[in-house]
Parts: sequence; structure tokens; C-alpha cells
Amino acid sequence: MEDAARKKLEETTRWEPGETEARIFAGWMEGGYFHPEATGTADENYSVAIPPPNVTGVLHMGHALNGSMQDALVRMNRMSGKNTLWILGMDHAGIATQTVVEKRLKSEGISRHEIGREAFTERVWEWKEEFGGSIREQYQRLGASVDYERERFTLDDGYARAVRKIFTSLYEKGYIYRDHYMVNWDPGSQSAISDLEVVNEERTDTLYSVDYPVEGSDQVLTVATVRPETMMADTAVAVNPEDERYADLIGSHCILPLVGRRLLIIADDHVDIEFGTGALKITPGHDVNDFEIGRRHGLEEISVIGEDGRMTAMAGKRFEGMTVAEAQVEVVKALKEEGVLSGEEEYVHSVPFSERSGERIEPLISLQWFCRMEELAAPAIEAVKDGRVNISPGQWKGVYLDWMDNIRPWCVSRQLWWGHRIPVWYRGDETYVGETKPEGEGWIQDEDVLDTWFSSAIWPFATLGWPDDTAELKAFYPTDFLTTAREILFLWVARMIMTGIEFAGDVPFKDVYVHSVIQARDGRRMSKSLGTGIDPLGEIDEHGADALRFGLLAMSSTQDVRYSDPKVQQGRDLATKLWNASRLILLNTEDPADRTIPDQPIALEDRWILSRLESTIATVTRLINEYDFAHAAQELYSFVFSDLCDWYLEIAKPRIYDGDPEVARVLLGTLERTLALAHPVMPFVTEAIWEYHPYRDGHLVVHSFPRSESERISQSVETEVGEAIALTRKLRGWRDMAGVPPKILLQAKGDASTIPEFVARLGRVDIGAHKGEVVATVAGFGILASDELDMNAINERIAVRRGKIEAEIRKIEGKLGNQKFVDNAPAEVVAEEREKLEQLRRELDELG
RNA sequence: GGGCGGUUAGCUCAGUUGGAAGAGCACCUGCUUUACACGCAGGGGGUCACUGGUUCGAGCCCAGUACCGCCCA
Repeated sequence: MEDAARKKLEETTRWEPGETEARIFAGWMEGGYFHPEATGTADENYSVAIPPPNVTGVLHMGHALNGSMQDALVRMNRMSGKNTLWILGMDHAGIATQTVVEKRLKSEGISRHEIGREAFTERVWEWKEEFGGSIREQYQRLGASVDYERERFTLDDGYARAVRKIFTSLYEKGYIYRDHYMVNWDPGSQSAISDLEVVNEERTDTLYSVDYPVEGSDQVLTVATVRPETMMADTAVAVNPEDERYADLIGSHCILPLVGRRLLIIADDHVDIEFGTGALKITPGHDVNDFEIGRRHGLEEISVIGEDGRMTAMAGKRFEGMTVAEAQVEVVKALKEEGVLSGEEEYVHSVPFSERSGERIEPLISLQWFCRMEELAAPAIEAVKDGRVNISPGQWKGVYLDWMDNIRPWCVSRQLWWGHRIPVWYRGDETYVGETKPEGEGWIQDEDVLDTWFSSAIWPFATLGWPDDTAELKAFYPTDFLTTAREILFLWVARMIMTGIEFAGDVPFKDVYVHSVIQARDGRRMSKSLGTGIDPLGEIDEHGADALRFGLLAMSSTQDVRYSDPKVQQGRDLATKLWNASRLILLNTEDPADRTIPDQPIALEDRWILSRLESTIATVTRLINEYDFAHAAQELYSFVFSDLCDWYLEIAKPRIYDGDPEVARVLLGTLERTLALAHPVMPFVTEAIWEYHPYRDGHLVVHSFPRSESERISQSVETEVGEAIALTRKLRGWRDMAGVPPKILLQAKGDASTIPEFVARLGRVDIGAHKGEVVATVAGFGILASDELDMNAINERIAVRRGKIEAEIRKIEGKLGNQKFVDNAPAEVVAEEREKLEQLRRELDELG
């Protein structure tokens, strides 16, 4: 090591992420390690497509978690020698982005309608150029080893061509069609939105009872509704066919109050006999269920609410132009005037809202483009059933299949300006669907754009150059795995599987891991609007990227978890620990002539740490491959803190300071393998330490990932050292109990040659053929009386200890005295209990 | 309304096929031990939500109850 480097290492007693991370990252970028050649086949290569963050986005904790998981796997595979691509990109995020830019314009006093479509989309592009880059920087801060040179955007030219081809192809296959259908109309964004973008919330409304007179009779049918303002669009009243009260009315008519229209009384199973009076007004134009009933019975579909959220002319002169809320008040007033309002009561029910705009959804019938899903779903169901796509944890497989089995048509058109314009042109009665504008004059393109998820659905292959037959596709499709939040399992994952099979000829990934949701510290959802979000960049500033990555992986789980600051701190502690342990090793060893780890180390502790190292490598690798990141992080932590630092380094210190060449080989080799093992989780600190390592011949990011050498794992060595450690702890515990200051060396009678040397040293006991009064026996060694011993404390503690052991002995004796236990339990369990009993009795004897 | 998940130490979470409950943090007691106080050593702390059942034995399996959360309608 050069003097300057040595000096720096000597002086730096902490890992300082802030000063180092950017430099380390720049080194990786310079090396071009994240930008693989498109060579080889997808089978031999490793690839991952990042869930594209929204361009509107600021990196949030979900991205950070997802990125930490994917990067761990990507780095591990890259180090394992695979040609590895992790593709980065951004989603144009139709509604979200349009909303952001509209808000901006609004603050300048401009509406998008004033400047027009072209100027507006221009503004969005400008905005994208300005802010889109920040996502990239944020991923770099996290240390994500994505291919920054292959970045894609779901609205770039090549991608747009792929989208048009998909749409056209689906149309030609007959899956895409245009229809008047009930959609979730979002008055906020002035667009239809899909079922999946609707959130239901509990609301308390008034349930009104309205009397509908039956034609040619004195009878009235009382119907209950929370939406009296839609009654002008009623076209029937329905009762349950089993409902005897109304059996004779089926087929006759009643009269719609305020309007005077004759409404047929129909029978339909959907009607709940118990609810209200058992008679349901049917409004096919403004209610999803009523729409279904209406289609079943061939009812007329009337709209009294327009796309602007105001009452139309069909609602009648008195209500035309009113907002829905105003109309409700006025309709109730009118019903009172007519004397047909027979009841009002509070009613709690769930009401649909737009996830994006937050406004109450208005179910409307409108002309939209739809995609029929059954044919696309069938092979995607098969792929998951037969395991070509593996979804874990297992319960999500069921959720996926259940949703796919009941899949409904997908409304793919959106009344927005920002997005992929639907590739359909109209001229008079003619309709043309194609990838480019048709020949001839007078063609006008459809005004709508496609649902953002329509373009996200083809992400894994569109990013690789589909529909062209590119080297990238050949080398990296299908990808290997996907981590995702469960909320987009349907919106995104399912659709990628469908389009992947249909268009790219294979499933888009082999493994889907549905990760947990990290909640805010208080258990609420992390959300910008609630102000509960925790900024990952702030956490990185404070603790370093490695700490955040470790923390997120350590707190991740299959169930939702609260954000845990202590876990991030644990990550920071681990980084510091690695740093300092490395200082001890690197500053006190000479670069050995033989850089290999000795095959047959002489020292017991050397064989022990190498055994622990190799089994940790095996365990951590397996856990990461199983996506059990939390336990992988835990294993790393306890290996470094406990095995390596608390025990091995302490045991080996005298030899280290003596310059023992064999211990140097063990230490430097162990450090090399430990750094490489930890690198996928904590890339920065490991790379920084590697810079000081004498074996370094390039960046750690492309160093080979350790493969566990199982021949070094020795159960007998681990047991032997494990027992010696337990013994050391016993001696230390006894000392502490006896109130002996750490500086005082205790004297004990015994044969020191029966135990490893370090026991007495670390236990701070002088074991030998001493003479004197034995006051206690600890693990077979007689502690000699001395002035430092607090005999009162000792006697008190011995009494407590004895009580505990005796209780335990009684418990086990009871168990072994139970004939049923002895007869039925497996022999080894019984033997274990007997062994335990023996040990406790021995311990009791020792206490004297 | 249907489905899924959760309830374990003060907090956040682990807990393999049923053999007697763990981690990190917090807490208490020591320690300026020349890698690290973001450290070291030692220690206390749990009727595993509740009620039944199966079993020699249940945090784990079965049935039910309560509360919390999520998804779908």
C-alpha cells in the first residue's frame, strides 16, 4: 500500500459515504460495466427490465426497495460471469403527467384548451426534458447498476411504433373493437378510466324512497335510491322473480314521477329482496349494474348527465345545466312538491372515486375502444399454471389466476392529449386502423390516446427493439425476473405476460416476486398527499446508499412492514464495521507471496472462520436466489459482526500483530470473499474497501462472485469452536456476576491444555496448576478466592441460578416420567431430553 | 357481499416438516481493551390476540371469536 493510501486509511475511522459514493459510481460508469454487448442468448444471459417509473416521479421508497432487490440480483449475476442487462426507462404516465403539466399551466393562468393540443403536448415534452433526467440521477444515487446507455421512454419513436403495431394487430385479430359501453367517467380528468384506476371509499349518503305509481291502479311501487338525480334516466323498475309481493305486477307498468314516462316492471335475479322495498329503479345510463340489467332486458339507455358532469337536456328544462349535486337537491325538492318522496335515511355505502383526480366517478355510457381479453388471457393462465412464469409468494399465483379467470374487457381509450394517439382514422363513415395514416385526403385521426398501461404492457420486449428482430431481443428476451408491488399485478404484470406470449413469442420473465409494501413509520400508507412519504434521497444523504439498501432489504418481507429506521442504522453500522475490520486487516498484514487461502490451515480458528465463511456464502447466495432478502441481509450482518469481528479477529489478533504469514493469507482471502459476497447488497463500501486490498486487479463490481467451497465447511470444527466460545462466555458471565473488574486477571485451577488457547485469554482467566481456595467451579475450572470477588453477589446469583436450573430439571423429569411421551416421541427427541437433563444436573453440581 | 393476509419482547419484525421462542433497536450494568463508542463485554424482559379441539407434546395443525390491513365486486 502506498504511504498516502495507508495514511488515509489509518486516519479514517468511519465509512464516509457522502464523500465517496459519487466517485465510486463514476468509476463504474467509466468502466462501462453496466452496458453489456448484445451477444449470446437469453438462456445464457441475465436480464431484468426495471418497472418504469413515471416521468412525473420523484424516486419513492417503493422504487428504492424494488431497485435494491433487483440490483442485488443483477450485481450477483453479473459478478457470476453472466452477460447482464438491467434495462432502465421511464413511463410517460398519461393522466399523471398531463395533470402535473395542467396544474403548472393553471398557475400561469392558462388552460390547455386555450393553447390547443399541439402546443400543450409540446409543453409536456419540454417538461419531460427538464425533469425526466432526475429519475436517472436518483437511481444512480441508489447505486443501481442499470444500463444508463440503453434508457428507453414509453413514448419515444421506436416504442411508439411498437405500440401502433400492437394495436393494429389486436384489431386485425378482432380483439379490439369500439362500443357504446358503460365506463368509469372521471369528471376530473375528463376521461374514461379503467376499473383498476377506480378506488372505492365508504361514504354516508341519504337513501331516498320514492313512490312510483303503478299504472291503472292505486298501488305505488316504492324504490330506494341514493341518486335521485339520475331518475330521469330510469327505463324500468325491477323486482326479484322470487318475490311474491310483486309477482302479479311483473309485465305491467308504473309511471316515472317528474317525467311521466311509462316504466316496464321487470324481473331480474340481481334484485335483492331484502334491500329497501325489494323494488329497484333501473337506470342503464348511469349505473353499472343497471346497465347490465338493461342489456339483458333490452332496455333503452338514456343519459341525463353529460361528460362535463352537468345535467343534459334529457334531464328536462328544470334541471338542465345543473351540476349533479345541484340537481340532486332540486330533484328532491321536486319530488316533495309532487308528494312522492316517502322516506329519507342515512346510508353508508361504497362510492367509486378516481385514483388520479380524486373526483367521484360518474358511470356514463360512452363510445370507447375496448380490448377483449379472453383469448389473450388463456395462454397467460396456462403459462402460470405450468410454471413457465413462477409467481411468488405462492398466494399471489392464486390471486392472479382468479383475476385472469374472470377477466373483463379492457377500455383502452383515454380522453387525454398526452399519450399514444390511437392509430385509427375516420373519413365520413369509413374507419381505418393501421400503423400509419392512410392514403388519400380527408382522414381525421381519433382524438383519444391509449391507456398508459397499454404501452407499459409491452415493456420487456418493446425496450429491446421489438418489432425489429434485434440482437438485444435475441440476447435478453425473455428476461429473468421481475419484482413488483402487488397493486400492479393486474395493471401491469398480467398484461405483460399476455402481450409477451402473443407478440414476442414467449413469456416476458420467468420469475415474478411480489414484494411487501413499506408503510410509513406509523403504519399508514406512504403517500405524497398524506405527507407520509419518506424520501429515499434524504435517507441516502443521512446514512449512505448502502445503509438504505441494506435497511430496505432487511425490513422487506412478504407481508407489509413499517419503515424501520433502526434497520437502516443497522446497515450503516455494518458498513462501518466492514470498513474498520478491513482497516485492521489491511493495515496489519503484508501482501503474502502466496495469495491463496491455505488448503489445510494449522490453526483451529482459521479452519473455523473459513468454515463459517463458506457456509455463509452458501446461505446468502441461496437466500438471494430465493428472494429472501431480509434473511440474506441478516446472515451477512451476523457473519461480519459476530463470527468475523467479535470472535475471529479477536482470537487472531496476536498472530496478526506478529505478522504470521498464514493468518495474513486467511485474512486477506476471507476479506476478499466477504467483500464480493456483500457487494450486491452494499456496493459502495465494498468497492471502496477493495481499492485498498493488495489483491485488487480491477473493480469489485466485476470481480467474480464467490462460490461456496463446501470442502472447507467442517461441522466438527464449528462444534469445537462453538463450544469454546460458549465456555468463554460462561467465564465472562461469571466474572461480571462476581463483580470482578475487567482488568483483573482471575486465577483458576485446571488444565489449560484441554481447551483452545483463546478461551482463557478472551475470558481473562489464568488457568493453571494454582493453589488456593476454590470458591466456585465454572465449566470445570475452579475459580480461586481473591479480594476482588464480591462474595455476596456471587452467593445471591448462585441461588437464583440454582432455582432456575432446578425448575428446569423438574420440568424435564416430569416429561420423561410421562410414559406416553417416552413411548410416542421419536427416540432422538427422548434422548435429547435425557442429555439435557444430565447437563443440567452437572451444572447444578458445579454450583456447589 | 366474496377472498386473502396479519395479531409473537417496550418498538419493528423473524420463527424451516409440530419437540418447548429469536434478531435489531430500546432498556439496565460495566469498559477511554492501540480496527471500530456507528464500538466491546455482561444482563433483564414474552400466558406467542382470545376460546375450544387434535396430539405424549401446539407460536406452528383444525374449528370458531375479536380487532387491524389489503384485494375484488
